[in-house]
Amino acid sequence: MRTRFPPSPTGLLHVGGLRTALYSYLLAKQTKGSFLLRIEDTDRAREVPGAAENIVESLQWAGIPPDEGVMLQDGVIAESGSHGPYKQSERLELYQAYAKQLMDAGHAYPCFCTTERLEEMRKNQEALHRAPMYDRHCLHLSPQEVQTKLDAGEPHVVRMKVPHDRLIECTDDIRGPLKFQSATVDDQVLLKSDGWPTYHLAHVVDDHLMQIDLVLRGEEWLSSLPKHLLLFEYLNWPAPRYAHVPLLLNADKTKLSKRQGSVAVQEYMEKGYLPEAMLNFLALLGWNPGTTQELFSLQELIEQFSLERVQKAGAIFDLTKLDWLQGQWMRKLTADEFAARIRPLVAEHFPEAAADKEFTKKAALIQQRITFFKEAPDMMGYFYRDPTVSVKLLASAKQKVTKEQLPMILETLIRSLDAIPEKSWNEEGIKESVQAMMGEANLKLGQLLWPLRAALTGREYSPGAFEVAAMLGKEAVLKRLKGAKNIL
RNA sequence: GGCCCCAUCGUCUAACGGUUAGGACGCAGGAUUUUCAUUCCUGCAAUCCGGGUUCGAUUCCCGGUGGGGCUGCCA
Repeated sequence: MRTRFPPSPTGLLHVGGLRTALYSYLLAKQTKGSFLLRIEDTDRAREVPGAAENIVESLQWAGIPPDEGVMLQDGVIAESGSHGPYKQSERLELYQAYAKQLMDAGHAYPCFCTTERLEEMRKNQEALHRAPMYDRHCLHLSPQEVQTKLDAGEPHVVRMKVPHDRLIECTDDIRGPLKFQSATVDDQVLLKSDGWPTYHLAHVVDDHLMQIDLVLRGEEWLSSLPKHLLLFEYLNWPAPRYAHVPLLLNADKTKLSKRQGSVAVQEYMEKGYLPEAMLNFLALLGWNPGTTQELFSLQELIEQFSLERVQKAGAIFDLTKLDWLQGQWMRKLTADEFAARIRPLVAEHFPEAAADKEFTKKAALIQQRITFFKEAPDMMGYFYRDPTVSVKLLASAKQKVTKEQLPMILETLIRSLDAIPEKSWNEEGIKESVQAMMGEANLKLGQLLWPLRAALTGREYSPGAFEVAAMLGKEAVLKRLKGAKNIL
């Protein structure tokens, strides 16, 4: 199956767009077909420089690059495929030729109405509580009048002629059977006065010529569907299958907008979300597998996705589950992968991390505590620098460690740990030593471990005292304990 | 206003007419634990309303209500 994602380059790729692209990608892949990226740059006024690049890069980041169309080649944006060009601005002659064909067949007509007249007309229609629709003023022009205006070079658009007595039917792959009375469909502009096509014409021409089997797009296009169906009919082309996915919503259930949070894929990229988490999250917003599985790799999505299980109702874009998925995917990384990802970041702050043979082991200690890679340097600082500790941190009401007990506790720790032979300096050996201390000094485990861990890490939260102490080595541990004792 | 779409816990959702309406996130409590996190357990929490069809409606039909989308020479 050939599917496509056709964004217009008017801004950064939107998360809703990414979800639509993902669904299209999954369908293409599960049928061993192709996923195309076409750039719909027919609105020159709204085009944003760099937007096409951002779209391509965002898809690349997400791990769902196109097989055909506009794509990145050696890091540069390019086009590839045998159905091109893939930017609509490079296909203008095509649209103009088909517009002419439609006019010749009587399915479209030139319209010379000015914007002012159209505005006036709509105002009147609204005042009469009628649906604003083109009144066909120019359809009733005589051939001579039309020719005269054309010869005079009068600016005009091309409108499609919609019959008023048709029932247009279609079965949407998500929504099921749909019906529209053609009388309520406007004579849509197909070609603007500058000769560029509108979405409607371009969609029909391109998706036919590019041999697209399934048009997957947002629900906002549902009301334009009859226009597209009619165009396919006029052009004598088989219509593709259609599937209109429900919208992503703000918390107040309006169409997702950037007023209420981040909607650009790039923002999530920059915040440090894993593409795996983002894809997993987006897939589950509107689709469910019919099982209780929650974690899906891209491969699993390809295997299990189906339009039948896509929701009809819009879904509120609520990030709380994304954060949970982020944690899940962080923890699914192998220790080596995880270490490799954070090592450069940590090395920026602590250059010795770059060549640290123990780095992977240290990284493993924070993996189940981290949410974003960028937190790593902060979480690992005490492995490379002596921490600053305070009496306030060393004492703990919860662990029943008072300020007054601190000198005795630290003294005990120093004396006992110092007695551990170098070859027994590991988690187990340290644990045994601390347990022995409990009995001798009549202290609870927490009363020893809290000050130990605090002195070693300088932090309220961290991996466990045994792990950290073993990792740091005897010398560093004793040095830090003595340092802590000195500030009392 | 017109046309179209939609409606289950706070959120994402499951339940081919028969279930104590299930799961996940979040929240609350608990277990494990030296802290935090992880993991595990428990709890709170929903079928928009009204008719109809049926022995029986979350489910099918109709109406209402509510929400949304479109209504551009934007996409």
